[in-house]
Amino acid sequence: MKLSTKGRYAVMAMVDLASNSKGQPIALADIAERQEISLSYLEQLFAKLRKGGLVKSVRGPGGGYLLAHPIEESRVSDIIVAVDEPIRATRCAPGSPAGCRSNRSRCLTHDLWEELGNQIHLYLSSVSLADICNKQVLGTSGVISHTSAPGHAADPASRASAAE
Amino acid sequence: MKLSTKGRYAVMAMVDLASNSKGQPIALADIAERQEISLSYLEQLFAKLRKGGLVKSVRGPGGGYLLAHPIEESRVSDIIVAVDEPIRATRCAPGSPAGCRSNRSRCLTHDLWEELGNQIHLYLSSVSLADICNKQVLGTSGVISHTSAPGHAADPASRASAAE
DNA sequence: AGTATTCCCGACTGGGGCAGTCAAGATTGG
DNA sequence: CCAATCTTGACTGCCCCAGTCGGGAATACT
Repeated sequence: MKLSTKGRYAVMAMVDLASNSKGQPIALADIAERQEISLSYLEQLFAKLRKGGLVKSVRGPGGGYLLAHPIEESRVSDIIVAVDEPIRATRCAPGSPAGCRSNRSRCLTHDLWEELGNQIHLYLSSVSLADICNKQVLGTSGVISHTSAPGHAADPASRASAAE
Repeated sequence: MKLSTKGRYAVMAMVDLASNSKGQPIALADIAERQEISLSYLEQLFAKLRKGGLVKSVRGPGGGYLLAHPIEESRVSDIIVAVDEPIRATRCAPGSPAGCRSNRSRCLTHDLWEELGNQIHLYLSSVSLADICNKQVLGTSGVISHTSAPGHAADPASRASAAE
Protein backbone atom coordinates (compact mmCIF):
# COMPACT_ATOMS: atom_id res chain seq x y z
CA MET A 1 0.00 0.00 0.00
CA LYS A 2 1.79 3.04 -1.23
CA LEU A 3 0.63 6.55 -0.51
CA SER A 4 1.70 9.06 -3.13
CA THR A 5 0.15 12.01 -4.85
CA LYS A 6 -0.63 9.66 -7.67
CA GLY A 7 -3.14 7.80 -5.56
CA ARG A 8 -4.53 11.06 -4.32
CA TYR A 9 -5.12 12.31 -7.82
CA ALA A 10 -6.90 9.11 -8.65
CA VAL A 11 -9.18 9.39 -5.64
CA MET A 12 -9.89 13.05 -6.39
CA ALA A 13 -10.86 12.14 -9.92
CA MET A 14 -13.01 9.26 -8.79
CA VAL A 15 -14.82 11.43 -6.30
CA ASP A 16 -15.41 13.98 -9.02
CA LEU A 17 -16.70 11.27 -11.29
CA ALA A 18 -18.95 9.86 -8.61
CA SER A 19 -20.47 13.16 -7.68
CA ASN A 20 -20.97 14.55 -11.19
CA SER A 21 -22.20 11.49 -13.00
CA LYS A 22 -25.91 10.92 -13.02
CA GLY A 23 -25.80 7.76 -15.01
CA GLN A 24 -24.30 9.27 -18.12
CA PRO A 25 -20.59 9.10 -18.81
CA ILE A 26 -18.27 11.95 -17.90
CA ALA A 27 -15.47 13.04 -20.20
CA LEU A 28 -11.99 13.15 -18.79
CA ALA A 29 -11.62 16.71 -20.05
CA ASP A 30 -14.33 17.83 -17.64
CA ILE A 31 -12.69 16.15 -14.70
CA ALA A 32 -9.32 17.51 -15.68
CA GLU A 33 -10.66 21.05 -15.71
CA ARG A 34 -12.58 20.79 -12.47
CA GLN A 35 -9.79 19.10 -10.54
CA GLU A 36 -7.01 21.01 -12.27
CA ILE A 37 -5.16 17.90 -13.28
CA SER A 38 -3.40 17.47 -16.60
CA LEU A 39 -5.65 15.67 -19.07
CA SER A 40 -2.90 13.46 -20.41
CA TYR A 41 -1.94 12.47 -16.92
CA LEU A 42 -5.52 11.63 -16.08
CA GLU A 43 -5.63 9.38 -19.11
CA GLN A 44 -2.81 7.33 -17.68
CA LEU A 45 -4.53 7.01 -14.35
CA PHE A 46 -7.84 6.01 -15.83
CA ALA A 47 -6.16 3.43 -18.01
CA LYS A 48 -5.08 1.71 -14.82
CA LEU A 49 -8.43 2.21 -13.17
CA ARG A 50 -10.07 0.59 -16.16
CA LYS A 51 -7.71 -2.37 -16.10
CA GLY A 52 -8.47 -2.67 -12.41
CA GLY A 53 -12.16 -2.90 -13.21
CA LEU A 54 -13.11 0.19 -11.29
CA VAL A 55 -14.51 2.22 -14.17
CA LYS A 56 -16.14 1.51 -17.49
CA SER A 57 -15.48 3.56 -20.60
CA VAL A 58 -17.78 4.75 -23.35
CA ARG A 59 -16.13 5.88 -26.53
CA GLY A 60 -17.18 8.37 -29.10
CA PRO A 61 -18.90 11.73 -28.81
CA GLY A 62 -20.79 12.06 -25.58
CA GLY A 63 -18.68 9.28 -24.19
CA GLY A 64 -16.56 9.23 -21.07
CA TYR A 65 -16.19 7.15 -17.97
CA LEU A 66 -18.63 5.54 -15.59
CA LEU A 67 -18.19 3.93 -12.22
CA ALA A 68 -18.13 0.17 -12.62
CA HIS A 69 -19.67 -0.35 -9.21
CA PRO A 70 -22.27 1.42 -7.10
CA ILE A 71 -20.88 4.40 -5.29
CA GLU A 72 -21.22 2.77 -1.90
CA GLU A 73 -19.15 -0.21 -2.98
CA SER A 74 -16.27 1.76 -4.48
CA ARG A 75 -13.64 1.65 -1.81
CA VAL A 76 -10.74 4.05 -1.61
CA SER A 77 -8.28 1.24 -1.02
CA ASP A 78 -9.14 -0.32 -4.37
CA ILE A 79 -8.43 2.93 -6.15
CA ILE A 80 -5.01 3.32 -4.64
CA VAL A 81 -4.07 -0.29 -5.18
CA ALA A 82 -5.08 -0.04 -8.82
CA VAL A 83 -3.09 3.09 -9.52
CA ASP A 84 0.07 2.75 -7.47
CA GLU A 85 2.36 -0.07 -8.32
CA PRO A 86 3.05 -2.23 -5.33
CA ILE A 87 6.05 -1.35 -3.26
CA ARG A 88 8.42 -3.97 -1.99
CA ALA A 89 7.33 -3.87 1.63
CA THR A 90 10.53 -4.56 3.48
CA ARG A 91 13.47 -6.05 1.70
CA CYS A 92 12.20 -9.52 2.23
CA ALA A 93 11.04 -11.63 -0.65
CA PRO A 94 7.36 -11.01 -1.29
CA GLY A 95 5.20 -13.49 0.49
CA SER A 96 7.46 -15.65 2.54
CA PRO A 97 9.89 -13.70 4.67
CA ALA A 98 12.70 -16.08 3.82
CA GLY A 99 15.28 -13.35 3.62
CA CYS A 100 14.34 -12.31 7.11
CA ARG A 101 14.76 -15.60 8.82
CA SER A 102 18.19 -16.18 7.36
CA ASN A 103 19.90 -14.06 9.94
CA ARG A 104 17.46 -13.87 12.76
CA SER A 105 16.71 -10.74 14.71
CA ARG A 106 17.06 -8.77 11.51
CA CYS A 107 13.47 -8.31 10.64
CA LEU A 108 12.06 -7.68 14.02
CA THR A 109 10.47 -4.78 12.27
CA HIS A 110 8.84 -7.01 9.68
CA ASP A 111 5.74 -7.58 11.76
CA LEU A 112 5.47 -3.88 12.39
CA TRP A 113 5.33 -2.87 8.74
CA GLU A 114 3.06 -5.69 7.86
CA GLU A 115 0.67 -4.77 10.60
CA LEU A 116 0.83 -1.11 9.65
CA GLY A 117 -0.01 -2.00 6.08
CA ASN A 118 -2.99 -3.93 7.33
CA GLN A 119 -4.13 -0.98 9.40
CA ILE A 120 -3.93 1.42 6.49
CA HIS A 121 -5.64 -0.97 4.14
CA LEU A 122 -8.34 -1.62 6.66
CA TYR A 123 -9.04 2.03 7.16
CA LEU A 124 -9.11 2.86 3.47
CA SER A 125 -11.34 -0.13 2.86
CA SER A 126 -13.82 1.26 5.29
CA VAL A 127 -14.21 4.48 3.33
CA SER A 128 -16.31 4.45 0.17
CA LEU A 129 -16.77 7.14 -2.41
CA ALA A 130 -20.21 7.68 -1.01
CA ASP A 131 -18.71 8.48 2.36
CA ILE A 132 -16.50 11.15 0.85
CA CYS A 133 -19.27 12.69 -1.19
CA ASN A 134 -21.38 12.89 1.93
CA LYS A 135 -18.45 14.26 3.91
CA GLN A 136 -18.64 11.34 6.27
CA VAL A 137 -14.94 10.93 6.67
CA LEU A 138 -15.28 11.34 10.43
CA GLY A 139 -13.21 13.90 12.20
CA THR A 140 -10.49 13.47 14.77
CA SER A 141 -12.21 10.89 16.88
CA GLY A 142 -9.33 8.59 17.57
CA VAL A 143 -10.15 5.17 16.28
CA ILE A 144 -7.07 3.02 16.45
CA SER A 145 -6.46 1.43 19.79
CA HIS A 146 -3.52 -0.69 20.70
CA THR A 147 -5.15 -3.68 22.33
CA SER A 148 -2.24 -4.46 24.61
CA ALA A 149 -0.25 -1.32 25.14
CA PRO A 150 -0.35 -0.18 28.72
CA GLY A 151 2.23 2.09 30.24
CA HIS A 152 3.08 4.56 27.54
CA ALA A 153 -0.49 5.15 26.59
CA ALA A 154 -0.41 8.22 28.81
CA ASP A 155 0.91 11.68 27.90
CA PRO A 156 -0.24 11.39 24.32
CA ALA A 157 0.88 14.85 23.25
CA SER A 158 4.14 15.34 25.11
CA ARG A 159 6.56 14.92 22.25
CA ALA A 160 3.92 14.32 19.63
CA SER A 161 4.61 16.72 16.79
CA ALA A 162 1.73 18.09 14.80
CA ALA A 163 0.34 15.40 12.61
CA GLU A 164 1.35 16.20 9.09
CA MET B 1 3.88 11.19 7.69
CA LYS B 2 5.83 9.63 4.91
CA LEU B 3 6.52 5.93 4.69
CA SER B 4 9.66 5.10 2.76
CA THR B 5 12.47 2.65 3.12
CA LYS B 6 14.40 5.42 4.73
CA GLY B 7 12.14 5.41 7.75
CA ARG B 8 12.27 1.65 7.84
CA TYR B 9 16.02 1.64 7.94
CA ALA B 10 15.95 4.10 10.79
CA VAL B 11 13.55 1.98 12.78
CA MET B 12 15.57 -1.16 12.09
CA ALA B 13 18.67 0.58 13.35
CA MET B 14 16.93 1.92 16.42
CA VAL B 15 15.58 -1.49 17.29
CA ASP B 16 19.04 -2.90 16.90
CA LEU B 17 20.41 -0.20 19.11
CA ALA B 18 17.75 -0.72 21.72
CA SER B 19 18.20 -4.46 21.91
CA ASN B 20 21.99 -4.53 21.85
CA SER B 21 22.79 -1.66 24.14
CA LYS B 22 23.14 -2.46 27.81
CA GLY B 23 23.92 1.02 28.90
CA GLN B 24 27.10 1.37 26.92
CA PRO B 25 27.20 3.06 23.55
CA ILE B 26 27.02 1.09 20.33
CA ALA B 27 29.16 1.94 17.33
CA LEU B 28 27.42 2.53 14.06
CA ALA B 29 29.73 0.03 12.40
CA ASP B 30 28.21 -2.76 14.49
CA ILE B 31 24.68 -1.79 13.59
CA ALA B 32 25.62 -1.46 9.95
CA GLU B 33 27.00 -4.98 9.89
CA ARG B 34 24.15 -6.59 11.76
CA GLN B 35 21.42 -4.87 9.78
CA GLU B 36 23.30 -4.94 6.51
CA ILE B 37 22.97 -1.24 5.93
CA SER B 38 25.68 0.93 4.48
CA LEU B 39 27.66 2.59 7.24
CA SER B 40 27.83 5.94 5.51
CA TYR B 41 24.13 5.89 4.95
CA LEU B 42 23.50 5.08 8.60
CA GLU B 43 25.59 8.07 9.53
CA GLN B 44 23.21 10.32 7.69
CA LEU B 45 20.23 8.79 9.39
CA PHE B 46 21.71 9.05 12.85
CA ALA B 47 22.65 12.64 12.24
CA LYS B 48 18.95 13.35 11.86
CA LEU B 49 18.02 11.19 14.78
CA ARG B 50 20.47 13.11 16.91
CA LYS B 51 19.07 16.45 15.80
CA GLY B 52 15.67 15.10 16.62
CA GLY B 53 16.82 14.33 20.13
CA LEU B 54 16.20 10.61 19.86
CA VAL B 55 19.76 9.44 20.42
CA LYS B 56 22.83 10.70 22.21
CA SER B 57 26.32 10.30 20.84
CA VAL B 58 29.57 9.45 22.59
CA ARG B 59 32.73 10.21 20.71
CA GLY B 60 36.11 8.65 20.78
CA PRO B 61 37.16 5.05 21.13
CA GLY B 62 34.49 2.90 22.68
CA GLY B 63 32.01 5.56 21.68
CA GLY B 64 28.82 5.19 19.74
CA TYR B 65 25.17 5.98 20.15
CA LEU B 66 22.74 5.66 23.01
CA LEU B 67 19.01 5.98 23.19
CA ALA B 68 18.13 9.39 24.52
CA HIS B 69 14.98 8.09 26.16
CA PRO B 70 13.95 4.90 27.92
CA ILE B 71 13.10 2.13 25.52
CA GLU B 72 9.42 2.20 26.42
CA GLU B 73 9.14 5.88 25.59
CA SER B 74 10.84 5.72 22.21
CA ARG B 75 7.96 5.74 19.79
CA VAL B 76 8.19 4.59 16.22
CA SER B 77 6.37 7.65 14.96
CA ASP B 78 9.06 9.93 16.34
CA ILE B 79 11.74 8.02 14.48
CA ILE B 80 10.00 8.29 11.15
CA VAL B 81 9.17 11.93 11.61
CA ALA B 82 12.78 12.70 12.48
CA VAL B 83 14.21 10.94 9.47
CA ASP B 84 11.76 11.59 6.66
CA GLU B 85 11.30 15.12 5.60
CA PRO B 86 7.67 16.13 5.73
CA ILE B 87 5.63 15.69 2.62
CA ARG B 88 3.18 18.28 1.42
CA ALA B 89 0.02 16.42 2.30
CA THR B 90 -2.35 17.49 -0.42
CA ARG B 91 -1.57 20.40 -2.63
CA CYS B 92 -3.12 22.80 -0.21
CA ALA B 93 -1.07 25.34 1.64
CA PRO B 94 0.25 23.77 4.82
CA GLY B 95 -1.96 24.49 7.75
CA SER B 96 -4.92 26.36 6.43
CA PRO B 97 -6.57 24.73 3.46
CA ALA B 98 -6.99 28.05 1.73
CA GLY B 99 -6.16 26.68 -1.67
CA CYS B 100 -8.90 24.16 -1.20
CA ARG B 101 -11.68 26.50 -0.41
CA SER B 102 -11.00 28.72 -3.41
CA ASN B 103 -12.85 26.46 -5.79
CA ARG B 104 -15.13 24.45 -3.62
CA SER B 105 -15.72 20.75 -4.02
CA ARG B 106 -12.11 20.33 -5.02
CA CYS B 107 -10.68 19.06 -1.81
CA LEU B 108 -13.42 16.79 -0.72
CA THR B 109 -10.60 14.37 -0.26
CA HIS B 110 -8.73 16.70 2.04
CA ASP B 111 -10.42 15.38 5.14
CA LEU B 112 -9.71 11.85 4.07
CA TRP B 113 -5.94 12.26 3.81
CA GLU B 114 -5.80 14.27 6.97
CA GLU B 115 -7.69 11.63 8.86
CA LEU B 116 -5.57 8.88 7.35
CA GLY B 117 -2.45 10.68 8.47
CA ASN B 118 -3.87 10.86 11.95
CA GLN B 119 -4.62 7.16 11.94
CA ILE B 120 -1.11 6.23 10.86
CA HIS B 121 0.46 8.57 13.34
CA LEU B 122 -1.74 7.28 16.09
CA TYR B 123 -0.86 3.70 15.39
CA LEU B 124 2.87 4.32 15.14
CA SER B 125 2.71 6.37 18.32
CA SER B 126 1.25 3.41 20.11
CA VAL B 127 4.22 1.21 19.29
CA SER B 128 7.43 1.67 21.25
CA LEU B 129 10.80 0.13 20.69
CA ALA B 130 10.14 -2.03 23.70
CA ASP B 131 7.08 -3.45 21.99
CA ILE B 132 9.08 -4.44 18.95
CA CYS B 133 11.88 -5.97 20.96
CA ASN B 134 9.33 -8.01 22.86
CA LYS B 135 7.57 -8.91 19.62
CA GLN B 136 4.42 -7.30 20.91
CA VAL B 137 3.44 -5.82 17.62
CA LEU B 138 0.15 -7.69 17.79
CA GLY B 139 -0.84 -9.87 14.93
CA THR B 140 -3.71 -9.59 12.52
CA SER B 141 -6.34 -8.79 15.07
CA GLY B 142 -8.10 -5.96 13.29
CA VAL B 143 -7.91 -2.87 15.39
CA ILE B 144 -9.23 0.00 13.35
CA SER B 145 -12.96 0.34 13.37
CA HIS B 146 -14.91 2.88 11.46
CA THR B 147 -17.16 4.30 14.13
CA SER B 148 -19.94 5.28 11.77
CA ALA B 149 -19.70 3.10 8.73
CA PRO B 150 -22.55 0.69 8.49
CA GLY B 151 -23.55 -0.99 5.29
CA HIS B 152 -20.34 -1.81 3.51
CA ALA B 153 -18.66 -3.11 6.61
CA ALA B 154 -19.63 -6.58 5.52
CA ASP B 155 -17.83 -8.80 2.99
CA PRO B 156 -14.41 -7.63 4.09
CA ALA B 157 -12.44 -9.92 1.79
CA SER B 158 -14.45 -9.98 -1.39
CA ARG B 159 -12.29 -7.79 -3.57
CA ALA B 160 -9.71 -7.11 -0.92
CA SER B 161 -6.36 -7.85 -2.46
CA ALA B 162 -3.62 -9.30 -0.34
CA ALA B 163 -2.25 -6.64 1.91
CA GLU B 164 1.16 -5.72 0.61
C1' DA C 1 -19.09 9.16 -46.10
C1' DG C 2 -17.06 12.47 -43.37
C1' DT C 3 -16.13 14.75 -39.33
C1' DA C 4 -15.92 15.70 -34.58
C1' DT C 5 -15.54 13.80 -30.18
C1' DT C 6 -13.78 10.90 -27.03
C1' DC C 7 -11.12 7.12 -25.34
C1' DC C 8 -6.67 4.57 -25.99
C1' DC C 9 -1.70 3.72 -26.24
C1' DG C 10 3.17 4.24 -26.38
C1' DA C 11 7.20 6.93 -26.15
C1' DC C 12 9.53 10.71 -24.21
C1' DT C 13 11.32 14.13 -20.63
C1' DG C 14 12.66 16.88 -16.41
C1' DG C 15 13.12 16.89 -11.73
C1' DG C 16 13.31 15.22 -7.00
C1' DG C 17 14.50 12.31 -3.62
C1' DC C 18 16.39 7.89 -2.15
C1' DA C 19 20.27 4.96 -1.49
C1' DG C 20 24.87 5.03 -1.31
C1' DT C 21 29.90 6.78 -1.66
C1' DC C 22 33.88 9.52 -0.61
C1' DA C 23 36.73 12.60 1.78
C1' DA C 24 37.79 15.23 5.01
C1' DG C 25 37.63 17.23 10.14
C1' DA C 26 36.52 17.08 15.28
C1' DT C 27 36.78 14.63 19.68
C1' DT C 28 38.32 11.63 22.95
C1' DG C 29 40.47 7.14 25.27
C1' DG C 30 44.69 4.63 25.82
C1' DC D 1 50.69 10.93 19.97
C1' DC D 2 47.60 7.60 17.81
C1' DA D 3 43.78 5.13 16.82
C1' DA D 4 38.90 4.74 17.13
C1' DT D 5 34.77 6.95 16.48
C1' DC D 6 31.57 10.46 15.59
C1' DT D 7 30.48 14.69 12.39
C1' DT D 8 29.91 17.10 8.31
C1' DG D 9 29.53 18.17 3.60
C1' DA D 10 29.71 17.33 -1.13
C1' DC D 11 29.04 14.19 -4.70
C1' DT D 12 26.75 10.40 -7.70
C1' DG D 13 23.54 6.99 -10.03
C1' DC D 14 19.11 5.63 -10.35
C1' DC D 15 14.24 5.12 -10.09
C1' DC D 16 9.78 6.90 -10.22
C1' DC D 17 6.52 10.61 -10.28
C1' DA D 18 4.34 14.08 -12.79
C1' DG D 19 3.55 15.77 -17.03
C1' DT D 20 3.86 16.17 -22.33
C1' DC D 21 3.29 14.80 -27.08
C1' DG D 22 1.73 12.47 -31.11
C1' DG D 23 -0.81 9.49 -33.06
C1' DG D 24 -4.59 5.79 -33.45
C1' DA D 25 -9.22 3.55 -32.76
C1' DA D 26 -14.13 3.62 -31.78
C1' DT D 27 -18.43 5.84 -32.12
C1' DA D 28 -22.25 9.51 -32.73
C1' DC D 29 -24.02 12.94 -35.61
C1' DT D 30 -25.03 15.11 -40.00
